[in-house]
Amino acid sequence: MSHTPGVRQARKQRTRQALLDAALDLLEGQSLSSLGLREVTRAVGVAPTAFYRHFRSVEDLGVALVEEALGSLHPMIRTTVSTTGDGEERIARAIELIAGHVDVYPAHVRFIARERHGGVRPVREAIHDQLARFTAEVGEALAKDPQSTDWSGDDLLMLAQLYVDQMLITASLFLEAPATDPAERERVSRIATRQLRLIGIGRRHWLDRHGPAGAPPTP
Amino acid sequence: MSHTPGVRQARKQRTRQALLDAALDLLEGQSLSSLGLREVTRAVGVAPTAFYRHFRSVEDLGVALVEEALGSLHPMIRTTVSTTGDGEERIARAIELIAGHVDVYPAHVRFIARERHGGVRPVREAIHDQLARFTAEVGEALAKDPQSTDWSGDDLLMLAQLYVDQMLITASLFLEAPATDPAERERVSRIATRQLRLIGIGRRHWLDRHGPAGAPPTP
DNA sequence: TGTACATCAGTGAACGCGCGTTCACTGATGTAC
DNA sequence: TGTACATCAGTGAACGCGCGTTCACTGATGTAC
Repeated sequence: MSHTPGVRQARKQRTRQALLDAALDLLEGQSLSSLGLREVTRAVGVAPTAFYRHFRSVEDLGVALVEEALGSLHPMIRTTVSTTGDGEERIARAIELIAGHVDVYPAHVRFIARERHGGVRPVREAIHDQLARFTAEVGEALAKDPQSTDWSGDDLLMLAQLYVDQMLITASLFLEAPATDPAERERVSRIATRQLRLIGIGRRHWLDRHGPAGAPPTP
Repeated sequence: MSHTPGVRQARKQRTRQALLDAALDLLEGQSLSSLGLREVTRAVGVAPTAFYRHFRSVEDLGVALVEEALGSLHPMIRTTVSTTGDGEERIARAIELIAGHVDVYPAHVRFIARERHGGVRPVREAIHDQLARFTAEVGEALAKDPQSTDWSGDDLLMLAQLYVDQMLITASLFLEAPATDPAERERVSRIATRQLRLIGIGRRHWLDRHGPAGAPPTP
């Protein structure tokens, strides 16, 4: 075992991950701006000073959590987008994906929803930047859809933003619906489904009376 | 002056309001869950113990702030709704109302956006309850619109929810756009306008191929 | 393979500080007569 | 109007506690030869 390289580095990674996990756990009941360094190290079982071997501050840990949380959201958004068009089955599949993601990563979803408008600027900005990237990606995906012929880039981006925000709203509604209450889950699903349906209808008729730039209709 | 009744009570009200104002101010840079009682009383210039004459805890003050903040949102929502239908001028007027409200009550808007998913449960619940009330009101207002003939109550509520969420999203985008950057303000306005336009189009065509219950289209 | 030295993740004591809460108090306002 | 007593918003001292950060340290892991 003495000549396995990276034993020390692997241990360090494990402690770092334990700190991130413990923090995410503790954040179920509070905001990042009130999370204490000692609280986190206590939960992990290391000395408070060990924290500084991994992060400069709790704020810094928060930024790392953004990468982790949105890293897990990333594949879901990709799948949801390649699925979300119109058509009932595509909408149903998108809602299922969101509900499933919330079940698997509830703490990540809660963290993003809470800190998106939270009290710690660098974290807010990291989330904002990542969401802007997602929105751009969704816009590109939408551009490939035959339905988007003649749509301007601006209009595609505003639609992408509508979809991304709608996805986050739906995710946080699922988060509030306890896993023990399938009726409430069903209610959230039904509302979200119809909202996506309405947006899809608006999308289908977007160019009916407008030019490609989305100019106002001539009444 | 000795027989003016309620001098004591008026003074008490003034201190209470000063505590609320100071708290709202301090919350620009942090979340409620990290706001300290001493911090608030220091900002007002009273002894820490004076706090207890008005609130049981900071959490309790937070709930009072929800009433105040959504009290100021209430008239705006009413006006926005009675304005929001379709038609370009109605959309433009709604966006102007939102932008104006953010200019007049930035701290209230920030507080609601931040604590809606924040770390203090009773505050989250108070916001949730108030927003549910607003949504119901918007639904009732929509029901009176001739465009809503044959719409089910469920569908009206889901549309109302879409409008309320959209309003909050737009408000928080205006909040992030500094008053010193009219170009950014304009960009936010343009996106929000087109999103409302798209939703309006979806609304207009909602019943085209559905029954009143919003059943899926028969392809 | 064995030895000598370097690295560095995690330790534990110590610090000064601001926190929330308690308590008995003060003195202006309110009330009863 | 004047007097005596009650109310109660705000005070200030005191408390025990957990916080973030510093520092010199330890001992397992890594590296050079």
